[in-house]
Amino acid sequence: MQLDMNYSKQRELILYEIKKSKCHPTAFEIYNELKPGNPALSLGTVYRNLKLLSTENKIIKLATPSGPDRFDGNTDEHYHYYCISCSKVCDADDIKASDISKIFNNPKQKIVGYELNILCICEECNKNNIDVSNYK
Amino acid sequence: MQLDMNYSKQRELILYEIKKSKCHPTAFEIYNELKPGNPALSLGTVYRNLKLLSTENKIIKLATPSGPDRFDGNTDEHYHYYCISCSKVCDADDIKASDISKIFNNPKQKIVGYELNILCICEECNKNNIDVSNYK
DNA sequence: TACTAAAACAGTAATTATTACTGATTAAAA
DNA sequence: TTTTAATCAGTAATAATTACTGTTTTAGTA
Repeated sequence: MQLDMNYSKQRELILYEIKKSKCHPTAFEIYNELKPGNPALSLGTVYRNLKLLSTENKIIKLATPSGPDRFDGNTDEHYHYYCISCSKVCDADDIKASDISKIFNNPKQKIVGYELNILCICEECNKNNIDVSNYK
Repeated sequence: MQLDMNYSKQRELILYEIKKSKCHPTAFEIYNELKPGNPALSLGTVYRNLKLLSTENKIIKLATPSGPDRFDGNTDEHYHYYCISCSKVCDADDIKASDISKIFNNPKQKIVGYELNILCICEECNKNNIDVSNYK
């Protein structure tokens, strides 16, 4: 895997782990996933690299309604379903950036992208008949 | 102002402050605003009431790409401009919820709302010719 | 390949944001 | 009123993240 930035074993491992994952992991989840195979790995290294990798646009840091930051290895602009019951984050592959941008008419600001979280009750939580009267 | 929930002087003050504000303040900003006129007010009280008020849908907690949680006294569904340079949050009064919902075709999830942050360079930062090559 | 400088590392300390706890006060209900 | 429940201020604790330090690794160069 090309880094296009200074190389380190840890950086490569972390990037690979995020790219592989489909569940938008937190820093701590990435650390826990890699630690068994890399006992010397430190949590600070994970945080430092996540910050560097997202500054370099190799990964995306996601804003979610609650909980710690999450990271996404898919840097194509795309959006997310966020379950307000279990906090699970899923890709919204059915919406395109062009769908979003066409609803705008020349704002004064210079737009660089969109972050869209579609708040939902996921299929699983819906099956379990979660009471969400206090959420919405 | 009607609370529709247990009353306390502090709760009323905090709700009023958020409703009045247009800049989506953080807990600490609200605390600093109210403290001079209410020297006994405690930061924990601000946090506790913000949580209660948003659970009761009297205010909205905003997910922003970085920094502490922000709060919005406008509970009508609406969206936000987020300046990636100065982190300022502004209302996007030019987009309606119906504009967003019409781009979907029957997802499996039960949708309860949308959170849209329009990442931008705000007018002011744009004037100042901020270098954003590292953001996007 | 060896030498040097810069970058990154692990481990730990510090900081920031938020929540929980405790005994005193205030609001609501009987 | 009296009693009960909720809220408060103040403080302690926790969670998430960043900064610091001395050591190791990487990158550039001779």
